[in-house]
Amino acid sequence: MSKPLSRRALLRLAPLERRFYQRDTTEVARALLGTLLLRELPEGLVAVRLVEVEAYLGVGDRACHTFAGRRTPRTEVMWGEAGRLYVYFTYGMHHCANVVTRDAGVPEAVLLRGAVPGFGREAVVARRHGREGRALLDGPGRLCQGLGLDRADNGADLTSRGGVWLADDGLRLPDQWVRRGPRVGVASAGEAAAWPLRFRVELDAPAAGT
DNA sequence: GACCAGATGTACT
DNA sequence: GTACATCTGGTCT
Repeated sequence: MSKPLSRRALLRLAPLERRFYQRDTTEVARALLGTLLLRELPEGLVAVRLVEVEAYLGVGDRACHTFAGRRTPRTEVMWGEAGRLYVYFTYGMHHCANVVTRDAGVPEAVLLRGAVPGFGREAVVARRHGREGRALLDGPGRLCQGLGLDRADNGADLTSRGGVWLADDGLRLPDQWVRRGPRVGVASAGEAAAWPLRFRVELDAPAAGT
């Protein structure tokens, strides 16, 4: 990767601005690949680089929590302003984190599915009970566990350095490194199941895998 | 790689 | 009240 990350350098990075998130959701998903997700934990600062995301296109997307205009206490954050974190609990034991996009009233989001550690790796591994490799942060539930994200972080503003935010350290990923395909776990979503809204990049081995 | 159990919040009847 | 979920980890092949 680029030069080694330091706490000082990371804290100097400007958080991504709200404008970044107010664009087309698919565009935001692609742009999020390679950016840094920063998290202030009791153990210290953690930074991970996003390598897999999925776009969820709101009221017209059967796989999306807000399909057909569903607006409930859980999905309320998705209906609000862009640049906030939408965290929900699923399968009785896992959390999933999304980034809200578009304008208020347009409930779309990008699910954060996978990352690789960049700084504060020890804290992440400890929270993942010593797991390494693909099992460390590959999967939305794992990502949340590794970064200590839960419903307490629902609605967090990602555009300022609070407990969790996103920043760009200048890494640019060429399109040929990016794999695009159908989303995971949405088989029952009708035609929406086939939409190529999943973006993944292999930072270590660009040519491998899906 | 395929299969399956696990534990509970959320949405909907 | 009840069906099911934007999954993960463990087991077996």
